[in-house]
Amino acid sequence: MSTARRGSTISDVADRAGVSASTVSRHLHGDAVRQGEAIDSVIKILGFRPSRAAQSLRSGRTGSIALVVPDITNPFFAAVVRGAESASAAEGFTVFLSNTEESPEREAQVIDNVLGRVDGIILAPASEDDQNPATVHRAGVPLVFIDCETTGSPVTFDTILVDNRRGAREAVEHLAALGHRDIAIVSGPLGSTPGRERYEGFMAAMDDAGLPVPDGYVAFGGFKERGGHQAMLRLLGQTRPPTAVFVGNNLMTIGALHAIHELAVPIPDALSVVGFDDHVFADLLHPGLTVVERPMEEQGVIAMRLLLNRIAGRVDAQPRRIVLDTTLRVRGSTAPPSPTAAMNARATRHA
Amino acid sequence: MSTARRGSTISDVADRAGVSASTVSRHLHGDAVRQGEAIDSVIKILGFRPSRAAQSLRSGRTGSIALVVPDITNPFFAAVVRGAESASAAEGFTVFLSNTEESPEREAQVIDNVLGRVDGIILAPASEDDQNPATVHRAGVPLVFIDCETTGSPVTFDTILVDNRRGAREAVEHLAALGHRDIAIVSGPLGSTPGRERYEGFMAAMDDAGLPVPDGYVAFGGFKERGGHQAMLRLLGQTRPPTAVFVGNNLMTIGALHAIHELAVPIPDALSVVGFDDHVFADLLHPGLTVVERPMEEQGVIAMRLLLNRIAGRVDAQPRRIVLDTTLRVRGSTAPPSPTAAMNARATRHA
DNA sequence: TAGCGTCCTGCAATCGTTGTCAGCAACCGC
DNA sequence: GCGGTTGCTGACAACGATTGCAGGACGCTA
Repeated sequence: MSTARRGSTISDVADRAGVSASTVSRHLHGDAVRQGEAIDSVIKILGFRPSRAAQSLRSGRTGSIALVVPDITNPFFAAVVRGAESASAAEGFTVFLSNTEESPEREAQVIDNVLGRVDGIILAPASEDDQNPATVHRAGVPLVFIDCETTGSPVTFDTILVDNRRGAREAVEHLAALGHRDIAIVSGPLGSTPGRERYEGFMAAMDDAGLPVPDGYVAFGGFKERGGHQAMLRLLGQTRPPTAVFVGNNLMTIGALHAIHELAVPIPDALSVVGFDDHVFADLLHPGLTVVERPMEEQGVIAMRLLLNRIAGRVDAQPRRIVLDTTLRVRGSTAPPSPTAAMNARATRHA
Repeated sequence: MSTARRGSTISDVADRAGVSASTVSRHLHGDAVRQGEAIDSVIKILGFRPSRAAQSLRSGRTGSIALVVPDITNPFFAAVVRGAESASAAEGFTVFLSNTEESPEREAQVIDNVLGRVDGIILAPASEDDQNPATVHRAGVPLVFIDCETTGSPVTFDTILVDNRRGAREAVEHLAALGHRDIAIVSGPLGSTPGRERYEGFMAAMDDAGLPVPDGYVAFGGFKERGGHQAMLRLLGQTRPPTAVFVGNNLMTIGALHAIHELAVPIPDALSVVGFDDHVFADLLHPGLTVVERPMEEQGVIAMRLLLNRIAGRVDAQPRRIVLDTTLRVRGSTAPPSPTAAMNARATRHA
């Protein structure tokens, strides 16, 4: 028993058109051929469609790109995908999206599966471990990093990210300027680039502002809604809860808001909130959500361009590292701490 | 000049392990082989990885599934993807996601590109035109519909959807029970199954309730935020604006809420709102959003099961059509019309 | 008419794997 | 000791396309 393929082959077409397979192949690729129309009509009659497998086996090209992201649910990645797709469409490449669920193991599986099916990979790694990128490199497939980097890698790849440290710093400075002194953070995992960098930016800015960060003011969530929810409950459960909080990504912010909602803590009266990444809902909330925003589709576009250049070999060996800027978008969820909250804080501090 | 492949082939491995290529192949597929460990170590040394292209050319299988959706930004589809992925992981299939941007032409491109790279396709069609499904069918690739159907198709496929008409009806009945008589709809395009069915369900329910639907109370958006925004502006621009509105999908609801926000129309005092599809933000809004909700991940799971059964030939030829139920989730965005609004309406009607 | 370039063509050799088939050894039961 | 299993093996022919090469047909110039 053999393959399940129904369709006809290029030689079927050739036979019926009275030419050789080579001629059909060339015609399909746009070369001038005398029997062009005849071939076309036979193709139509037979419903011929070239076997992708055979094509890529022979030519070594596939015409597609894999975009591997940790969480497809995250609107940030959805936007990146849109950008990448639009940038690839022009050159006739198709984008396949794969989800790793933030797990390096799933990422390994996905990459294993994707290698050999695509001409290049855009990867938003789930961790800073460089195992998986190394696999890709060994297979000789061009790779571009997005949003994350890996450490200690012997080779580096083209990378596109944002200035996470500065984004976090801006959030802190904004809150400090409003008069907050008790500022907490809901941080992503330190094993990932955005998690770590935003955490470090937060800490450095707090330090520079002369504000201490007690252990109880640091809570980790897993970049997902649920983690943000739990982290925020922990922060608000403190004997002296913070008057402001910086949340390290959009999904965690949603979870955090749910927690705040449940405990009926008024925003911004009792608590100011700054999220990371803008969201279509951010200004529908009441009050609107202050966020650190960053280019999203643009990252996808740039990543794809870098990758296509690599694939075409149009680029010098030197890998590039592109860092984009963040912007603070102030809405109603941040305000000066209320007098009572401030007094509370002072009292406790002097106790 | 030939292919860019760096890696080694199965015969390289065979040579260095002192066996034949067949033996290596068998070992890779789990058959008992005497030199197993030797082969393994050679594979490791050479970094051998079988060529997917050659494998699928030879075996006619690819081990992957395409999931083709009109809009990856829509959280509904993100959830479907998650469901499908989890259902496929068990059987060792990988899912590729492709975006058609609600355009039948892009859909045709995507399908063209995907055919021959996957063992099966789950398709949420962008329109009810059956051109693209027919292409898939002609190629002999199993296909499962999700969320939509196509009309007039000579063959039917396994299909999984929700009872859109009943969902819309429940929304109308809820609003009518609250006392609303002036109910408008922001509808998706009638060329798509969910757009059409929700529209029809709305109309039928209004008719049954004896409520007229003037032309001005029907506004179409393109299933996207922008369309919902514009449609809602149109509705609210009426001389006698509706006291309640049913919005036919989640992204349009976001746009509609933005419009309502801009015009500073109070919800639910001046306008009750029912959306379609629940959303993580729905209960963070103030007031919370009343929605028609439906199973999401579950649809992905079921679709994938149906497809895998087809692929394995484990199923009778008869295609199945599975219809899931919707549920009305009432939150604060719906309330009885305010006395003034009601009076207004009565006055106008008797004028 | 010979000589040369251009254009188009078919042949045949791949690309890397899998599956069929025959073959060889070892082992079983009688 | 002999036929009949097993258990493993290698040779070889696909799978369906692409592509280097050689060559035929044709037109042009000298």
